[in-house]
Amino acid sequence: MESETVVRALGALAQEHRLALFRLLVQAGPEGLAAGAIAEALGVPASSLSFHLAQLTNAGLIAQRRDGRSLIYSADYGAMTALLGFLMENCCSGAVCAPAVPCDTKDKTERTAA
Amino acid sequence: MESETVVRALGALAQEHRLALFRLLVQAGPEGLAAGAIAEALGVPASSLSFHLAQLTNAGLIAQRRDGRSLIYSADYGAMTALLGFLMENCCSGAVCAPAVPCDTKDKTERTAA
DNA sequence: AAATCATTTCGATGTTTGTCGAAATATCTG
DNA sequence: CAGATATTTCGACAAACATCGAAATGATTT
Repeated sequence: MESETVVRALGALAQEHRLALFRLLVQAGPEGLAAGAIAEALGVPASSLSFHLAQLTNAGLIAQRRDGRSLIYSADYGAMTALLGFLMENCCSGAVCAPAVPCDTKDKTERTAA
Repeated sequence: MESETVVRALGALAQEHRLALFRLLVQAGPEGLAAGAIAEALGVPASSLSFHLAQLTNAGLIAQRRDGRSLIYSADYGAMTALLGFLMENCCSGAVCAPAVPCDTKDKTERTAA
């Protein structure tokens, strides 16, 4: 992962509304959520939300697809995995930073590769 | 970890110079590096660097200590661990985002807790 | 095609960031 | 204390960011 990509991804997440937005999409799963639903959930005016959605999209963290007149946004898990991978590899002293992530995760098979 | 703290940490890392700076400090280890050495390594004028050091310090990602007339900066691994922990817990769909971090790390004892 | 619904784009505006030289502060040395 | 060294603070300025209503675009329904 290029460091410029990392900077953009970090920048996209470095904002209250957008962090909440991304968390919401992650929670929503691959199905995603319509822009309107997100706006309501976050209590942000439509035009403001649109700006933030664009930032996240531009950073490659979320994907957009159309369903009827709604635009559905969903988190790009691959991008997030790549970002975390970069941080753990480059911004940690070996295993020192690795948080308490249990290694006995049941299904380690499914892993949306970057 | 409060989401506001996360936003500040992400914002601090979301800049080419600062990301490079933090990586440099991580690589340097607990010993840290003097501001002057960092400025030279990054090729950034002293006053600009000072600004970036302040941002990272403010975000709690690095620590400062004085040694003679030099100010030594070092990475705060605990903060980074906390940040990664937050991201993995809140911005990932369970284990989906967990990057390929080998579970057979020799010394899983030493872990600078947040 | 007209009305309607969902969302984005466009202005305008205030705030924050990034940059860097010059001046100020802190520490050591003689 | 005077001089040298290491770093920060100040001031000024351009660029990017965040916000939000109003207008424009895209898609559906009748």
